[in-house]
Amino acid sequence: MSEPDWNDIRIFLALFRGRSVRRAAENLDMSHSTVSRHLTDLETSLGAVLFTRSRDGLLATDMAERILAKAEAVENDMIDLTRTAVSLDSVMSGPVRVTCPPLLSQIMIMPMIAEFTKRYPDIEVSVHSSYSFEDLMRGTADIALRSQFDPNDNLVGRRLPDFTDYTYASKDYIGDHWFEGDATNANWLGRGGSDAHNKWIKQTPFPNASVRHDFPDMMDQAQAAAAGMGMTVLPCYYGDQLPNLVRVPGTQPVSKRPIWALTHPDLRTSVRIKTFLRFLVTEISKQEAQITGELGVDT
Amino acid sequence: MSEPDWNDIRIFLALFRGRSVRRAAENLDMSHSTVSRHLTDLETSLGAVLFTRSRDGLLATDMAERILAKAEAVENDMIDLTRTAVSLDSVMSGPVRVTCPPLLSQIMIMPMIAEFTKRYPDIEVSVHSSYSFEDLMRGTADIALRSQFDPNDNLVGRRLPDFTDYTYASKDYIGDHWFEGDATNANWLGRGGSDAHNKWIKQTPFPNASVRHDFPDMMDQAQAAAAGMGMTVLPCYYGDQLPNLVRVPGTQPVSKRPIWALTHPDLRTSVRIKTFLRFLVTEISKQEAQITGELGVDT
DNA sequence: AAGTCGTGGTCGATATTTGCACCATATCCC
DNA sequence: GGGATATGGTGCAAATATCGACCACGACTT
Repeated sequence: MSEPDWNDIRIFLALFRGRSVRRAAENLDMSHSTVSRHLTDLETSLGAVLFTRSRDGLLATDMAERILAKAEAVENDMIDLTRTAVSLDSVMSGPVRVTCPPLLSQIMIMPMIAEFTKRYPDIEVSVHSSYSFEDLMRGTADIALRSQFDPNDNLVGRRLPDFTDYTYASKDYIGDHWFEGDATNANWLGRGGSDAHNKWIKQTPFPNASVRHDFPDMMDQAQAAAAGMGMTVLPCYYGDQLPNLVRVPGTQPVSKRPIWALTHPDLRTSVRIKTFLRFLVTEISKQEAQITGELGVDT
Repeated sequence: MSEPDWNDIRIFLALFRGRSVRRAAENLDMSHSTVSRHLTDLETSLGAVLFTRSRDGLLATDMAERILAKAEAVENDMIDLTRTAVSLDSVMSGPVRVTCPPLLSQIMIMPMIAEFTKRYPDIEVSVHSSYSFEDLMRGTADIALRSQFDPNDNLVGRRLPDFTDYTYASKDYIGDHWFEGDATNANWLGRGGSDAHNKWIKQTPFPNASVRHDFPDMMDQAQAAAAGMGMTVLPCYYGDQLPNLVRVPGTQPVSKRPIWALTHPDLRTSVRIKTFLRFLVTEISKQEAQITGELGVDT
């Protein structure tokens, strides 16, 4: 009696074409049990039996035959609808200017932008590495990825998964400097520059280890660590994917940094900006496990 | 880009017509939050912005306007489909013969059959009160409702919610015979007939209470109890709905009896039988709370 | 006759979705 | 200015749907 679930029409079509619950389930990429349950749902809501279950698969009833044409009409209209949507959205054109911290842009954001421009070829995306909010406030950028968010700044934003940092070193380095689970004579790689006194080491698992070398750029530092020159702290979505680096055994996350995708309130209504922002958030959320470091090391 | 959820088209239409998330939600009988979430889902899966959220409700974008026609086409096809299903299924005709215990048929099953025949006017339903399986085995009945099920009998069936029995008496009777939560001088109503020695009383909360009168028919007994002549045990789906009866305070369920809807394996493929069986199971499941006595007394 | 493969159906642990109670905001009205 | 009443959005507990491992049955093969 209740209205039929429109999704069940897809299932009906798959059942009709597959002539078996299991084949239909495979085509629909579901388990055969949920397909079976949806079939009974549809049958009860229509008040009619669509298939008689027999020894080798399903046999369509008269009712199923008659409904088929209507179901295919629904399907065609849906195909039509999605096609107009995806074809028309390429009308969207114009610039989208993103600003984000350097490492983030190189490692994570660029592939996403590549995907985005493939889908919306007439949108011109530009990326500018920076840590400040000025771009956004001054109107030289539309979207900013930042790890600080002060609501007073009159910006709107969505919070993304927290970026987690771990301690990394090369496998060989750990083999040479670890003895029964303890570090012996291990060293950090210096970050130089503004943090010349290396205060950050105080918050690590090895606050008394010595500091050697000086690599302000984080990617340089990662390469140095991979080459066995010492320990370093990296976002795990980056460190985990580098082949020669491993998390230093027995250590916990060094820090968790919140990340926001921010934009100016005036731009919230822009279809172009909104589309990009939504795309970005979806893509980043897909990699939540990598970002928060939930999973162990996988190669 | 994942395929759009077909149900989201209904939501899109409701949104377009309601011009606000909350109004659409009301028409769809959902909460505004899930409508909002589904809108975002649809927009991301289409890769397009359908509405700009503004101060007073939603404003349809160009894209929404263009998609509207297609969405309405889908809707019309769906309406068409359900209409053919509902009109064609009245082609189903022939007899369905049900057998079930007397009380069940009168109190619970008859209204359902009335509903069923309204929906399928050409199906002739006949009900025969009986406790035995013979009808089913001999082929004089198609469907049996029974509280015993021996798989050896070569029958197929579905289990329904357990029927729960409670102890009932009239409000006045309890007022007269109860003192600080204890029964004083209360009596059972005799069932007579085969159970002349009233062994069933042993399993009740008042095994030593006296027995008066003699009413073999359960509906007579219920009426006698409602008139204040004593206590009796009734299925709670029946006792709870009688205006003058209440569950005797402080008592637990006296018994729980499983119920099966059974049919002969040969009949399983019959569209007519299957439709009826499915209808019955759905309707009875709706009243699960009343049958198992989960809820307190409501009038 | 026994084993294997395919069919649909069933049940319980797990994921996902939903609804609810909030929040921030904007408009209108007094 | 200060409610009062709209709007859409969000975090969390509860309801719901999903999966996957089973079962029973029938049709083949061995």
